[in-house]
Amino acid sequence: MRTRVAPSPTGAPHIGTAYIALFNYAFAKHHGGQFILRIEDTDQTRSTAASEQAILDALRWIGIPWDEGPDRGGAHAPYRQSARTDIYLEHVRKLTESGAAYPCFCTAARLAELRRSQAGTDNSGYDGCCATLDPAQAARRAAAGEPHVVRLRIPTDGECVMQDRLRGAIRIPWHKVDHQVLLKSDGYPTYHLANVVDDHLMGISHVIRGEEWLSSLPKHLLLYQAFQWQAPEFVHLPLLRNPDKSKLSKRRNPTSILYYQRAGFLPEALINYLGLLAYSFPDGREEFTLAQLAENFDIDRVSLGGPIFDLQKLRNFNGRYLRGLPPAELWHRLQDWLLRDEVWQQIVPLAQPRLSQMTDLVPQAAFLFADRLDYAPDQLIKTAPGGDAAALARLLKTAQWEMEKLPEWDNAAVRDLFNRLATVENLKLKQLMPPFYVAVTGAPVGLPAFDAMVQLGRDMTLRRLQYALETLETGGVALKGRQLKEFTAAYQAAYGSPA
RNA sequence: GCGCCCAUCGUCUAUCGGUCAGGACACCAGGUUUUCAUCCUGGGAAGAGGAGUUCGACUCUCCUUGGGCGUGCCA
Repeated sequence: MRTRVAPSPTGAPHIGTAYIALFNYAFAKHHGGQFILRIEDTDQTRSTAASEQAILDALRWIGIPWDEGPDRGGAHAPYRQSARTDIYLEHVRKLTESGAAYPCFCTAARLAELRRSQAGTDNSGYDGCCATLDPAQAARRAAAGEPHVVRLRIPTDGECVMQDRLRGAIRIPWHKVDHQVLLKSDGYPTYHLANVVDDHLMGISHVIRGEEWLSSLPKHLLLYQAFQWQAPEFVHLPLLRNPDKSKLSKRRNPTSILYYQRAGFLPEALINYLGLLAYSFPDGREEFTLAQLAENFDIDRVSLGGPIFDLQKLRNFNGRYLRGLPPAELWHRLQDWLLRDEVWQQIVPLAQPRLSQMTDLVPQAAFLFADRLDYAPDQLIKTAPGGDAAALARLLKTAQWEMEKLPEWDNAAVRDLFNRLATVENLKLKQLMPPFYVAVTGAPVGLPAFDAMVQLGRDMTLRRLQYALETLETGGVALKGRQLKEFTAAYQAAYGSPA
């Protein structure tokens, strides 16, 4: 048995990645198999090396080990898709030669127009315009360098019958399946192609992934068939949800593993809690280790209802683990977290100019060791530039989006960000910063703002801005629904798309 | 709009045709504790609705409703 987790290195390491990894690991290890980590960086515009590193670090921190991966190699290396383009090209060639796939020369403009014309109708997806091109002629155009993609040819009628381990047989009419792009015009494969090729080549026996992939399964099955490969078994796990039941997103919840690390959660508590969502032991046991989960794991006991990620219960479990530690061990954990020399060596120089007694140090630095800060809505609102609380909410949102886009998180980057923000918003830095200062430190005065954010780290800073937005909501200032939608458009016009 | 998936306390879940529908988080009450927290005890709290199958349905089937995902040269 071989399973894998295949995260895309775009943005912060997602808690959902850990959740999927956990079940893949538990299943593989229960059966004495291997668990593989593969990086799916086929989106050249969004993938970053920093994000890949963060994913590896986060998975390592949470304690789910992989047998093969980009950092340690393995019999099926490389484990980074951007290093496997030759393999995909070769496979795409086979598909076009057999007619299972075809070149498509449609422009982005035509596709956009097509989508517009389909709005509100029963139809969606590519209209098959290039599917009927003469293969020889199309091949000549492609060879001549005409920009094109390669699409998967879908049967025109009948239905696809697929098997999901947890749901049984699922039927989807073929005419509802899109002629998926397999090879982009930049020469990189899409997820669908790379994923199938790699899963086969890497000997993956069970594909355990999020439910969001269920509707693409027909395409994947068709690819296995076109290559004449034995398809693996598929297991679609329920998606983690926000309290409002929508797919877990950073809009309403912290989704970065780095946030949980910084906020003082223990990896074993996080794993335990994640395992509790969608899985239950036959004996009703709720506290368990990764090894115990793997030992007892029975994939057929996975439940299908989309579980709401409940921070309250996570906190409760984290508390149990924390309180159960021998004091000496707890002290080690606290040191691993933030109570170590190198952290204080950064903080002390920042606090020094503001000291009159040594007792001033810890209170001034306390915000660095907290999660949610306690301040009243008014404390924040009174710092709003021009006294406009609604505008302040938009400012906080803008800052969040801009922070997410930052390639580096250091003093210069943060300073540049706020200077840019001040310029675009036509504010003096002095007017702009006070509310951010309250949001980040919970007080109107203290350590320098940019240093405070750098010390706090990006994920916790982002979280603090979120808390500020929530505080504004309790103060009657909400940025959501239609207003948020309109503001998002305005933001994009002024700053470009969010990350 | 269309396709697919899902449906037990507020939340996470147990139950695989016969249970007073169990546990955990949260909440409420009481107790232990110099405070607080911990801890202990107790309490309220659920099978979305409607048909069917069956001696008997939370459990099987169908419909309705609700929720989710998908509908990208993103994964």
